[in-house]
Amino acid sequence: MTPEQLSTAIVHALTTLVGRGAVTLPDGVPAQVVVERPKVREHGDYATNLALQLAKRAGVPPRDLAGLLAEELRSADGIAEVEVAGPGFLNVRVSSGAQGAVAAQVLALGSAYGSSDLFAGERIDLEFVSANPTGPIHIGGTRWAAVGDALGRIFSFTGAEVTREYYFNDHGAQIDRFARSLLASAQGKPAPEDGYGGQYIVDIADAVLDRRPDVLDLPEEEAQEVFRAEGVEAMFTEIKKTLHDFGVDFDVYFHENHLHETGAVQRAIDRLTELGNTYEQDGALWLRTEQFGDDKDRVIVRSNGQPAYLSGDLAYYLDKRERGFDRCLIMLGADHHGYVGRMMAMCAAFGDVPGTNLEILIGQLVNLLSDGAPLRMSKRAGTVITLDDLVDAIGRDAARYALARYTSDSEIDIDLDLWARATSDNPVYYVQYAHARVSSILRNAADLGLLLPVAPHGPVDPDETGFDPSLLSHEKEGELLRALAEFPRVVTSAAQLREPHRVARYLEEVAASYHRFYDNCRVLPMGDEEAGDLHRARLVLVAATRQVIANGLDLLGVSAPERM
RNA sequence: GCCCCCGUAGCUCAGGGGAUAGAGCGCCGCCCUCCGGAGGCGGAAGCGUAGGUUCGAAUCCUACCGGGGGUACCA
Repeated sequence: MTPEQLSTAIVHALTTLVGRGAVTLPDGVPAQVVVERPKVREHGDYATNLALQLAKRAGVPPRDLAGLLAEELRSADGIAEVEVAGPGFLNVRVSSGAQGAVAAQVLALGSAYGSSDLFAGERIDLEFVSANPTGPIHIGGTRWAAVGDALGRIFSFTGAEVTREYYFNDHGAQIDRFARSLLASAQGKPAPEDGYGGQYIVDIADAVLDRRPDVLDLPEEEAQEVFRAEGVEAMFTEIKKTLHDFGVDFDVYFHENHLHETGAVQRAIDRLTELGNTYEQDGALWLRTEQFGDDKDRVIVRSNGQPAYLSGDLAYYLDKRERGFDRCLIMLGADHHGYVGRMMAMCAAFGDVPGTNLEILIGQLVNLLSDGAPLRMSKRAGTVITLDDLVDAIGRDAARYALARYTSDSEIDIDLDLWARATSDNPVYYVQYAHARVSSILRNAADLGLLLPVAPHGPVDPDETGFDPSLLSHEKEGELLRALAEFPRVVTSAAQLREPHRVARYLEEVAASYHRFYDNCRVLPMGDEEAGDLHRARLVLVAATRQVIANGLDLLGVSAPERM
């Protein structure tokens, strides 16, 4: 019995009571009841506060209502025990047969276990990383590469149609600075005061010189243009490769330049003007963002006739909406949070609903520690830690896991020494080790000729398979089963809250629960012992655990090794 | 000044109103005659402060205190 099934049973019990007239609910019976796993063992396998919540509306004291529900629920299938506790909690114990059946359900669903149709029919656009093509992907972009991709996987798993987009800012002043930096490097001069430094600048400049040996003979302006075009192209290629190696592939790489060249920017501005949301002042064109909640109005066309940066975002947003995305999510670093107000106002100015059609997630900064001390970074000096550096230091799995394991709302410290270690202090190893350990048992079982009593894929008929779920009655088996049963809820809450870290934390809990089970319950026959039903039942539980860990790691884009 | 994020165990962090606040590391003490000890068991140790809402607050609201970030006709 899963929490969802228990929830359904409780709703059913309540419905029966209402139907009998034993309880009167003016607002009707709730469709969903929250079932939680109590922290204290004595409070049962599952508990619900339903009676506490409905008491006032029903005009019945909470404990009386709980009593009625308990009586009704006791006769439901798979319920072993129901008791009223405290102010009106309902503590439920599930029969071991019903609980053990969860393992078979997991295997029946296989890699689909945990998936849902929560977001079925929704087209969601995820924009993340979008690092400027003036340098490699830095650590902030890397955080979103890991978290954004995981979020994309989670949305897909919950039924959404996901498009990953990378917005490529190949237009404007920063690109000029980039080009000047390349030119300076090629001329053997130091990086300009407002420019970019670092080995990658030298490498790209050299590469451009290889392709265009004549470039330094050109007039300064033409040379800079060559460095701009070639340099951006080279940077773009490198960024794509880096991301691909990281396991992140975007469906759309959107070029800002495209918006300017096709007149999309002008169309967006015209649209806002038609809606009466722009005005001219001091020779510039302003967007009335203040009336949509921003701190003040914003310039979208400067007095020199050049479009302001925001105008590209207007056009880009409009473009996404015209491509049919009802939900556009943008993930930004904390240094851009000041941008949220105007973006939301812009969304509203188009007549859309901020927070629904446009959602902006802000990821706080990441600090990297080595030998217990923070790494100092400087863009100009080129001592920036890049995505590639991080992967070199701790590996791809550790990098993705380390970044996806924490809520994006808070600043985090990543201790490179810790995450590079192949020991249990390292959470990703802890989880992967559990998977390897599980896989090992399954291999040994196969060597013993012990086949799983259930089909690895497809529906399971307990009568035919010989799997007796009621044999999984050990306390540690129950804990593990209940942990496995949580997975679908963890996935849906991760999707709804846009918080992939919940999946990682959950996997750590499953791994811990598995280790405790393993320590207490012998799975395979010992010595010459003959395999019995209990061995087979436990093997099903082990296989189910493997499946859940594999499914969860996949959502994070982290590998699930069978050996390590 | 204003805006956003964060203050939970010595450290790094979980805890989307619920009954005795968790995990890892570190510290103290234990557990390998067979499935991977990269594991498990026990112990000491904590919600920044003050109010408020609620039957019930680490969680929601307000103020304050600390830390980080942001506040351009730059991109």
